[in-house]
Amino acid sequence: METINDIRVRFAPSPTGLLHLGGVRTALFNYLFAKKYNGTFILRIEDTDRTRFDENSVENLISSLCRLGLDYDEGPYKEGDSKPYFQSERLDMYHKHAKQLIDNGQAYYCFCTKDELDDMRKKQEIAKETTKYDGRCKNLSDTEIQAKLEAKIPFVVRMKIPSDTVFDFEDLVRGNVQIASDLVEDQVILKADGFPTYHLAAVIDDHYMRISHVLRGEEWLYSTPKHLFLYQAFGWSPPIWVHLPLLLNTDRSKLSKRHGDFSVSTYLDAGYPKEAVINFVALLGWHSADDRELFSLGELIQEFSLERITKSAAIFDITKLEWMSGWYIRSLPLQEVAHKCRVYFEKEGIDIHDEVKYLKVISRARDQINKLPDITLHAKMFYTETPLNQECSEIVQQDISQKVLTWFVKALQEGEEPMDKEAIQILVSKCSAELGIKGKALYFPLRIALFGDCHGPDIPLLIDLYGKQESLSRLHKHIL
RNA sequence: GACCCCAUCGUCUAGCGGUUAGGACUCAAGAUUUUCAUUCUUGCAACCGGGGUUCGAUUCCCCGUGGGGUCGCCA
Repeated sequence: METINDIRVRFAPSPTGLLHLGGVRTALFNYLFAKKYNGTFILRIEDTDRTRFDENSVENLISSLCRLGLDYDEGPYKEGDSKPYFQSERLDMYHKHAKQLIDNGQAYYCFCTKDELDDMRKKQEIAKETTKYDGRCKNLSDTEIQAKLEAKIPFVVRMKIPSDTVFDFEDLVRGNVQIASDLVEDQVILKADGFPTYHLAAVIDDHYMRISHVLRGEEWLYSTPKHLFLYQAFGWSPPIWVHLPLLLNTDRSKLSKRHGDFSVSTYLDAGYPKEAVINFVALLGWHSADDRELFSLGELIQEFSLERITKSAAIFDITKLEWMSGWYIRSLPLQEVAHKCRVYFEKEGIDIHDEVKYLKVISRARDQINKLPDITLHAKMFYTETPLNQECSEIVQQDISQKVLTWFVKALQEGEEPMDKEAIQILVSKCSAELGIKGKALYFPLRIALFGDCHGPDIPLLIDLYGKQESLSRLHKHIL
């Protein structure tokens, strides 16, 4: 494992909803980068918006990461030298730093009301100007400020962005980025309810948590000057910026909960293996140097590099996830898949205590599914005999079919045990030769009797799977 | 609207001046000498448009077009 000096990254979601695929991608890239360089992956909960806070989503965030196997090194409910990891528990620190900025003249009190601000923006829009706080509270006198504070007029604190400068920074994905300070507004850093905004909290936390690289969604790119301003104001050195391209809906809009349910837990619950979800998400905005696309988490850690992150946004299209999911179901160890499928059989009340048979069933049925829960759809006929449809019923009643069935029952009874697939195949050939029947006329009646359908596994597999007794019993039932 | 970013098959993408523009998913056909599924093979399918620069542009530059992001006391 390589080591560049002390890589520390964080995934810092706000608990306002379920963890969605975009968030997983951000978390995954942070995780991969940290693990590749033997660094630290931190989870921080940005719960500074009390109006949108949702208790369940904290639980969902953590459990989703856990289910995906993206374990964090520091974070909620874990020890770490930069705790606490909930921003709501770090308010003192934010207040202290906001005060420092005010004292240094780099931030100021603002007493504007929501109505005033709305009005201001409306006028700017009409005048076709960029909507931006006009700084009307920037130059209040000390006495004015004191009076308003004493009168308990609600206030916020805004950063005092200098005019006529250019914020210039390097982004590992975007390259050199320059943004004129005139475009950056005096962003609120402390809200009227005493909570910090993202900008203040994230900068302070990233600093004290010694974050070396900030990997976050591209929607943050234009906030970066505000963060840079804060770093400068505090005299801190900023982290290395890595803004990830956005994930889009099929209609090219930004991936969001409004456009359907993209929460990982939903996909996991639906039975897409975590390996598939991770592999698939990794390929959204990142690609290895060669043509390889199938990677385990460990292999991703090996191969991942920031340099190969794409610039353009990616559309999330479930088709490839479906395929990849099927691929993993077929490629994961049989025992593991069998184990994961157990619950679905139990739900349907199917008795799978015969382990040898169960593994054979899974081995065949896994070929036909892309999602775990679909397994029973393709497996229950191995356990229960379902009524035949019209077509099959007619086929099995034909004289020629009856001849095959009768011959086979006799041969099977007389056959020596144990009968492996090869022996059964020989029996099938013998049947064909002796009766002069071949092709569908031979296979369909047998398969219908054994499996309940003319389409399905080949005969040796079927008989091997059931064993002699059950095979005989099934065949018998269709002899008139 | 203002500012900025992005642009290769339908989708995810490789490509970093000279390639028959490659891979994967999807779709189609064929093979695996019964079917279904798996697997394998083959095929269909792309450089947004226009100008430059250059001996030569998918690649570099400009303009246009399209898409996206930002413009909150949300993150």
